[in-house]
Amino acid sequence: MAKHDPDLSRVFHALSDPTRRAIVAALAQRPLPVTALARPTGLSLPTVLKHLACLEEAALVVTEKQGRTRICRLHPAPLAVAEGWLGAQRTEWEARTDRLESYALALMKEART
Amino acid sequence: MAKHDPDLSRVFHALSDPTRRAIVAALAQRPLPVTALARPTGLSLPTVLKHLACLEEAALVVTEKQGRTRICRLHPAPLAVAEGWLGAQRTEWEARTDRLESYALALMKEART
DNA sequence: TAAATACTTTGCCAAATGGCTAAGCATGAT
DNA sequence: ATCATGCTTAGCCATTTGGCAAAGTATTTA
Repeated sequence: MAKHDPDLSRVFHALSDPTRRAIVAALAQRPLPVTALARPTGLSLPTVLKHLACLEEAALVVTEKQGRTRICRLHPAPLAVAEGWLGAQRTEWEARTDRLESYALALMKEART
Repeated sequence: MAKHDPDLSRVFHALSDPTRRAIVAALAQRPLPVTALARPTGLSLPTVLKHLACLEEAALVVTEKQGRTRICRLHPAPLAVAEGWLGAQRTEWEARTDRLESYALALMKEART
């Protein structure tokens, strides 16, 4: 039952923090260097770097050093994976409610005879 | 920028643990009492109850006491909210790559004249 | 009424998380 | 060569997390 899926765990964990979600949202618009990401958060640079490391471990962000600045880009594939998992659960749930509904309809039809 | 969205934080955090995802997946099939959820995890009951509390705080699960057993059901709305957030980020990212592509195409066309 | 079942509460623990400051290193500008 | 910029590393701290065992409460069931 409990298939340990380290990827999903890392992605969901990365997205569970508002600072990291803000970083993802910013990088969805355009690549940015670390300092530009840090400024609007009001957090210290080392703190933001830790958040970035967390996002990189989840493969949500890739970075590349250019001279003395590090450019960060969004890597959207894990977003799609997470989205797929969520959709699958919703689909399962909806399939069950559909089965319940048709069962209820069948009962009503039978009661009418 | 960093709109602290406690709902999303709680939902993503709840889903960041494999045990809790397994619980969600099980409840997507059908409602279950606590012990039935605990059995396949191999974890102690108090531990599973803590996971359930976490899922309830995220509004992913609702429970109802029937006699001495507590029935747990999936509440799929937060799944849809999380899915929506993920989709929005992907959409933003795709919009940007589309803009880049048409810009590149325009450059190529101009170069040809 | 007594025993089994199904949680529930309490208290404990090690490890991870999210934050900081201070000090270091590498590169671009003067 | 010097200085400012932009990251990096190292260490510290309080809180949270995920796990457990033990003991309690509330409902069946016998």
